This record gives sequence, structure tokens and C-alpha cells, in this order.
Amino acid sequence: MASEQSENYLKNIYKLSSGEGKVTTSSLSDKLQISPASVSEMIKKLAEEGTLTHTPYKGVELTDEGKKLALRIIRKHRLWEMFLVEVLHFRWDEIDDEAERFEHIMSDKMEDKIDHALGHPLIDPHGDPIPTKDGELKCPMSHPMSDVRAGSTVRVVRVSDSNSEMLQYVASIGISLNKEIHIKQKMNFDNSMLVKIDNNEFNISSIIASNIFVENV
Amino acid sequence: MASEQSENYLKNIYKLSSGEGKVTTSSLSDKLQISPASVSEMIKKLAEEGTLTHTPYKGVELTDEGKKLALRIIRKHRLWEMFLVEVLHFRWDEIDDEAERFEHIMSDKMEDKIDHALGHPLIDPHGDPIPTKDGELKCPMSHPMSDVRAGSTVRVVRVSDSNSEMLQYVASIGISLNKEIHIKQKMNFDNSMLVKIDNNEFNISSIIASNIFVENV
DNA sequence: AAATAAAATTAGGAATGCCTAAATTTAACT
DNA sequence: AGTTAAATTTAGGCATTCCTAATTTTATTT
Ligand SMILES: [Mn+2]
Ligand SMILES: [Mn+2]
Ligand SMILES: [Mn+2]
Ligand SMILES: [Mn+2]
Repeated sequence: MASEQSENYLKNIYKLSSGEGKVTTSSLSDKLQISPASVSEMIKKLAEEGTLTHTPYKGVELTDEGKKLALRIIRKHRLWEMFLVEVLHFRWDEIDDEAERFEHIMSDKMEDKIDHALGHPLIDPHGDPIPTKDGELKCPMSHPMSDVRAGSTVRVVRVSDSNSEMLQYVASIGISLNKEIHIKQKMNFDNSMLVKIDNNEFNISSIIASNIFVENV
Repeated sequence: MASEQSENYLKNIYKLSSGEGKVTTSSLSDKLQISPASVSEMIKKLAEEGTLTHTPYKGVELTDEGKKLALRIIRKHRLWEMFLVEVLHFRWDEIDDEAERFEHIMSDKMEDKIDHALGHPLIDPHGDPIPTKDGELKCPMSHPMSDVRAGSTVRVVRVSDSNSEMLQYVASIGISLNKEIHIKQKMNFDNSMLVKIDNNEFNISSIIASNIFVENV
């Protein structure tokens, strides 16, 4: 049985590698807020357990078993986020911390019950795809709103869940999944954009725009 | 902040003392399935933290702060059990293990959301009272079915949640909360009882009968 | 009151998983 | 190519929380 912390390592290695390729000690250290020395030690243990391969000084890569475990944690995390929003009426900016702990203690039985209660959802409240039980993960095509040309209208399909304050802010100006946004103008001096949402106009910084993923409409 | 395991100690000390009085090292050791030596060590730490008082070789007693913490864990445990049954349709014999882990990671915000979603329930699926947020716990009057005289009819108000197999068995013969049971006969040679439930007759061992709590009807 | 049994505590040690500081390896720059 | 800087790993420690074995205290019997 993988410990709670092992599961966090595996999940974050998967995320940093986007499913494929090597991940460095320092990027993991940054993401987990754990010293590089401690990360290096844990990596050694995970390599012994067979969930990843380690090329010293070069980085780590998940084995098939490690990938499967990582996707299972991600599935539990996202199902739980969905449940918090749909059933307990949490806001999308309140759920990541709760799911971060719960993903590790959710039994397989509970995973099934929640999946069923929600009607087998395909995405979580931030638009992130929910892996299937056997580790399939389809990433829907989308691009950051910061890349969209002025004049076009787009639909929100995903918002990065990395920052709760940002989620709360974009919700407050009317942004939610599937919302249509019209890009009126792009400012050259700071790459911010002037957008129209529900007939209200807002200026959105390039950083925020790069956290909102859209498809053409 | 109390660790997960500290919380288990406090909760079980509370339960063993029924709210008041001293608890011995060995009874805790039995209940938690942890060696007496380890229990003795942990007790020393909890005494330093101020959640209990320890009289060496005599036993421990929760302080007011320890009692408050214990009741809060019990509240979270029972609310979560209720939620598992009412919302996710778990059976009453499947929920204790899940709640045992979840009681420690449930945030106060989530405690409130669940309490609200359930309409502020007063008892859990086994009939155990749910403490209020500020530590009030009313124990409804009831007595074990093993004490009931032959010929009387009683209503089930609580079933001990200590054994999952027993819970599953008593459910299979039709016993649930509020069910009426008629005591037809008490066997002297083994103290078992012949009872009538929904027009079916069953022989119930004295041990099982002592785990079912009833009120007169 | 002394011997024995039971309960509780202390001693010494193991596994996890974190840290800082030191050493090593790799990468980048004259 | 040689020096410096950055990334990584190793060394040595610490906090938790468990264990078994040994010791101490309390309770029970003769
Ligand atoms: Mn986590
Ligand atoms: Mn999410
Ligand atoms: Mn517990
Ligand atoms: Mn219960």
C-alpha cells in the first residue's frame, strides 16, 4: 500500500510530466513545497517500490504501475471535487484543499458510489477531465484565452485550479464553465485583454487570461 | 493541532469513560489494538498537551478541552455515517470504517455543510446521538433488549455499531431503527429469546440481544 | 507479611518523512 | 579547457508513533 505522501508524489510527478517524460527533483520540490533533499530521498524509495524509474541527476519517470496509481488519485480528487460542488454546494474555489486530503482516504467502494451518484461525470468543476477507472484520460482540445485574437468569441471549457483567489475573482466577474466570452481588444503594452461577459466589459490581465482555457464558438 | 492518532485516543477515552471518570491503560490498549507500552507513551504526550490528566498507575481522565475535542470528533464521525447512508446509500454495516478515517480530515466548513444537507439530524444510522457543535450530548433513555420481559413489545432505538457482521445479520432478519419487536419467550438455558419481527419468528442470542437497545411501546 | 500475579511504565530500537549543511555532479560561461 | 554556478544527492539529525523486552508499581493470595 502506498502511503498518503507517496500518492502525492506520484500524482504530482504525473501532472508535471503531463503523462509522459522526465520530471526533475527541483520542479517536484517547488510543487510539493518540500526541500530538494527530501524529494531526492523519497524518489529513491518510490524507485525501490517500482512506481517510477530514477536516472540520478537526470530525473524520474513513472512506470506503468506508477501512472496507473497517479491517475487513480487524480480520478478520486476530481470526483470528490465534483461531489463537493454538486451535492454539498461548495464553490469551485473552496474545494481543492478538501479534495487534496480526501483523495487519499476515499475507498474504491466510495469512488464507485460517488461516480454513480453524479451520473459518471466526464469533467470536474474546473473543466479538468476525470480519468476512467482503468486509467484512460482524454484531454479535450482547448487553448489559453491569452492566445485568442481580438474580435473572436469563445466558450470557457476549463479554468486552472492552481489558485483559489484567481478562481474566486473570475467567478465574481461572471466567468464559469461554458460561458461565452467576446474578446473586444488586446492591449499591447501589457498583453491584457478587454472582454465582454454577459454584456459587462472587463479588463483581464494576461496572466489570468492564460489560466482560462477556451474553444472557438 | 491534534494529530489524527491523538484524536483517536481522545475519542476512545471519552467512549470508555462514558463521558466521566478514569480510563485504564489496558482498556485503551484493548480498544485501540495498540500495545500498552505505546498507549502509556501517548498518554504522557496528551497530558503535556493538556487534553487529559494522568495519575500514574491509576488511569487518565479527559480535561474539559479534551472532552470538547472528543465530542467534536464523535460529531463528525456520526454526521459522516449519516451522510453515507442517506446520500450515498451505504448500508449501516459498511460505514464505520469509512467514518473512522474521515472524522479526522473533515473540515469545520464541511461539518456544517453536511449537517445542513441532512437537516440537522439528532441521531446517526445506528441510533447513537450526534453531539451538538458546542459539545452537548443527550443520551436517550433505552435498555438492552436482553433485559426485556417475555410478553412485551418494544421499539428499536439503537443498535451497537461495534461489530459489522452483527449489524448485517440483524438487518437481514428485519431489524432496523424504530422497528417493533415482540418478545415471545425467554429461554432459560442460554438466555436467548424468541422474538417476532414483521410476523416472522427468530431466536436471538443473549449477546445479540444485549447489543440491541429498545424502549417500551 | 511475603510471595505471586497483573498492570503500567521505561528502555532501547525501528520505520516514515521531514530538515539543514556538506559533498558531488552537471551545466554554463569566459 | 578551466572556473563558477546550479542542481542533485548524501550525511547526520529530529519528530512521530509504533514495537518488544525489562523494570517498577499495585493488587491478590497464601
Ligand atoms: Mn493529496
Ligand atoms: Mn479541479
Ligand atoms: Mn478515527
Ligand atoms: Mn454509528
